[in-house]
Amino acid sequence: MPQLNGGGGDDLGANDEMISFKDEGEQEEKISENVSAERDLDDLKSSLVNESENNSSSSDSEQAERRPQPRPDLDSYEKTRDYFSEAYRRQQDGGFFKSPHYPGYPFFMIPDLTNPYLSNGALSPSARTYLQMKWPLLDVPGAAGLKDARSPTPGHLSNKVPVVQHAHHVHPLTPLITYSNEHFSPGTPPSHLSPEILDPKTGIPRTPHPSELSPYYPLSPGAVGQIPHPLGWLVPHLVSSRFSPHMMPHHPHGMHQTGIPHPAIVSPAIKQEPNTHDHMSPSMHSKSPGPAKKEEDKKPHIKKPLNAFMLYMKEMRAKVVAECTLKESAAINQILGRRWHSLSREEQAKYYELARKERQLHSQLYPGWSARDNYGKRKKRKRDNKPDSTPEGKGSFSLSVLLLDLSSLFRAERTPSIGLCEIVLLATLGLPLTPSN
DNA sequence: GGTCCTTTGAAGCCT
DNA sequence: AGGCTTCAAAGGACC
Repeated sequence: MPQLNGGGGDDLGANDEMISFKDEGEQEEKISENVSAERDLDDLKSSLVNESENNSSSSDSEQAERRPQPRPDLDSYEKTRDYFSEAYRRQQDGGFFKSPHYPGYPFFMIPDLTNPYLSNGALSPSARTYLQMKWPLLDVPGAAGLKDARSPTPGHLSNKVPVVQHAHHVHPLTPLITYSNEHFSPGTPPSHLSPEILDPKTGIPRTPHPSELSPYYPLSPGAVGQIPHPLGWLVPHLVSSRFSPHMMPHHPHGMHQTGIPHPAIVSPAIKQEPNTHDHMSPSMHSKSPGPAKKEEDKKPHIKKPLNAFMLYMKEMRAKVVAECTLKESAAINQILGRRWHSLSREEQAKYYELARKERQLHSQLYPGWSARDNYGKRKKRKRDNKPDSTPEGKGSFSLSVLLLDLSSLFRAERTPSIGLCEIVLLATLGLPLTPSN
């Protein structure tokens, strides 16, 4: 794993984060050579942002309806994570990130995308350009030769380019530090999360030393017990942080010492007899192969902590699903993947920070756990077969995702009432897709 | 019922 | 050290 700091703290993804940002920035610079086009870009962005904000707020309320209210007996890691994310999101909505970027469309050189169809129902040239650039495998008539204008780069490839950090910008995670004021009594931000803790080399927040961490988690006495703190199941543990986590007794089968089953533990073995010794590290188990295997089978499955993108997906999936009628996760994930890349540095930083905390908590709860513990738990997946790159297969799948994108785009611009179903229906019938529809 | 699909990131494994 | 693989979430599709 890449370590920026060399010693002590884990930077936890900051490196990749920087690299990704650089790549995005460079590409946008190339796009923005033309000043007037830049102006158009800004106009389009701002309009999209406004609409996006509106959509976000509405879908937020919808989400709030769907989302079960946090309860004191919160007993699942999933809920904990959701709540954690929600606290961050609310903090964001309430303050620092006043202008969330429109989350999805890096290709802004489309002056008339608000109506990509001509009067006869055919795609306008710029819309064709857009489609061809975004979906090279799609057969978009009239778009030949335009592909190289800017082709989307897979994220894992874009991460190879180094980046220069802004050294003097406000700590991007500042609004996240105190979670939500709705839930926590206001106070001085913990020192370990203040800007001074930025990595001097990279300007990226570094992982605080455990000794720096402890003041952060204990809540105000009044807050604890009243609200389901996202880390509520952890608080007693951390309050007694003068003791090493290693010294704390282990609680079998995901049952945290608070009596709350820990969410990261998912196992059918949970109903089996308690495993009184350390359930994390295989190296600590019996040396005899037979019983060791049995022991391993009994071990509760401790899941990996979620990374930044996974946290982002968890939070945004509902929104995307609400925007589009499709529920197919593969398609949704494609959209979320592109939106992830179009997020601003600050917005991504939120999730990197969330993920960093997740890993911190996870490592504190399961000091002996290693990702290798979960290796081989799933059936091996075949990675070699990629014959799906045929124009038909890939194109048809991409088309559905494209439609989702267009659906969002139309909503954001001129046709808030039109949805994916309508677009699909119109496309199927060969009818022109106009705001009047 | 199990696996695949699809995404990104973290971490382990292998050369 | 660098590249490759696995797993994390999600839910429909498929066998």
